Amino acid sequence: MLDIQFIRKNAETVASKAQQKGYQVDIEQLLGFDEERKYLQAEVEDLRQKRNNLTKATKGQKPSEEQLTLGRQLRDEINNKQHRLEAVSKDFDRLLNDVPNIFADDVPIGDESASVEVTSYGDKPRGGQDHLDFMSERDWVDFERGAKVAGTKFYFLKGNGALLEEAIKQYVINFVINKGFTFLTVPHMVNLKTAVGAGFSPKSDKESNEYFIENEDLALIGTAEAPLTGYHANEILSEKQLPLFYVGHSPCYRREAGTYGKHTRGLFRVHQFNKVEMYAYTLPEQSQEVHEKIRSIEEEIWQSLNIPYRVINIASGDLGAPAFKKYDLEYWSKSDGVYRELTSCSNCTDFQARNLNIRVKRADGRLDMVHTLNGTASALSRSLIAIIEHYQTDDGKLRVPEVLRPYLNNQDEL
RNA sequence: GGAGAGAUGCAAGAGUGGUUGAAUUGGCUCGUCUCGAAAACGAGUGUACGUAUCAAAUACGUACCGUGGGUUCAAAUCCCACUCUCUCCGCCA
Repeated sequence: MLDIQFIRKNAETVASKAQQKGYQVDIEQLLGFDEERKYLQAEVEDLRQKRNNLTKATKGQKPSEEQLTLGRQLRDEINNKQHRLEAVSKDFDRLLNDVPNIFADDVPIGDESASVEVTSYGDKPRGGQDHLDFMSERDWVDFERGAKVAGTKFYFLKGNGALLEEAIKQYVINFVINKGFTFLTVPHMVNLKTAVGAGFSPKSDKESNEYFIENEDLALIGTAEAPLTGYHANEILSEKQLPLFYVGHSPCYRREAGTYGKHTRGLFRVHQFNKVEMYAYTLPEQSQEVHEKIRSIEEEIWQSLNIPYRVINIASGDLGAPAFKKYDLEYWSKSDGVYRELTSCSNCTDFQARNLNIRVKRADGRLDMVHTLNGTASALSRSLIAIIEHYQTDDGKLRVPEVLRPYLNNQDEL
């Protein structure tokens, strides 16, 4: 969430940025609730002060009948006002939580089509076999049996398909560790407070991409970003510790309901995939620099695998609620002749941190919200697609990218 | 899943209804002493919101002793539910 004090001072900016993100929020109504809440709170506090004074006056001795009567009167008044305060606070919180993060000045304004290419790498070759055909022919992937045991868009990776995924995973984890990130495995479920705090839709939201566990306060994670955000919840970090760099590996579970019209062939959009995710906690003044660093690590990874790509600066209308700025790295699909999303990195500034109360104590003793950032190192299923499209040989083999060979018994072909 | 014990500030740990935001010890910060350090001594050491006041510093008020509710004129303290931790039993990779 945003800081209410920030909203009070920048109401117009917040309202217009929310609109440009495509969110419907009534800032005026929010500020109205804010005023009412403050007024009621002052009244309640005033009554409590009276009650406390009365209590102090009675000290060790038994209160008089008059004091008891006054006390009862105060109790009832406090309860009464308190209930009204709670009702208003609830409305206030609901609206406040609906306000999305503002976005950076250099974010293009508009819908998806307004996103701007920042840089690109490699040529745009065409041809070769589609990843699903290539993998199915070699029995590297089995969607039919995936459907048999779970449902549509579930799959088994098999033999070299599974081994190749494992190799990419190992390579990428090591790559990121060498950049100074600490490797973590994470809980594959999080409680709703964590899920919502990280910016994932609440259970009540029918559009939610999350799987919820029946009768439990738990959701399957859609990304390791959720547990990595919650990792430092309710903590006060020291200035010296920051920035903190984590890399998590986990399966990602997504309902993907209503994704009609989106590219869903093969492994591109599935209900479960593995992902290596970078995550950073930074001082406020560091986050933009760290965002560029995370983006450059993503670029280095895909350059080292020699996959052609472009990086786009995502337009306002396509940013999620928590994101201040987001880059997507899109690989060039050799078989389809289009760019498709491969990784994504976002600077969420203090939006997630405020939800989960993650602060830093500065050298002068003041407290600030930290900034949080996330970036995909490798979504394994999509990484498989990119590599299979670009490393097919004319005689129907898969040439193993050089950097992956140490993780595949030094084979040069599969 | 069953039985029991517990959750208090940075940490350990006291506190079983009323000057308790909270004893004590340790840690940490600052100061005195010292050529310097140690020791000793002295002082300080939470967060949120609101008001004074536009901001900071400060002062005052309110809230916070796992979470949520309840009893009471008054709750860290009594009652209920939940969460988590530990021990034992069962089950289990």
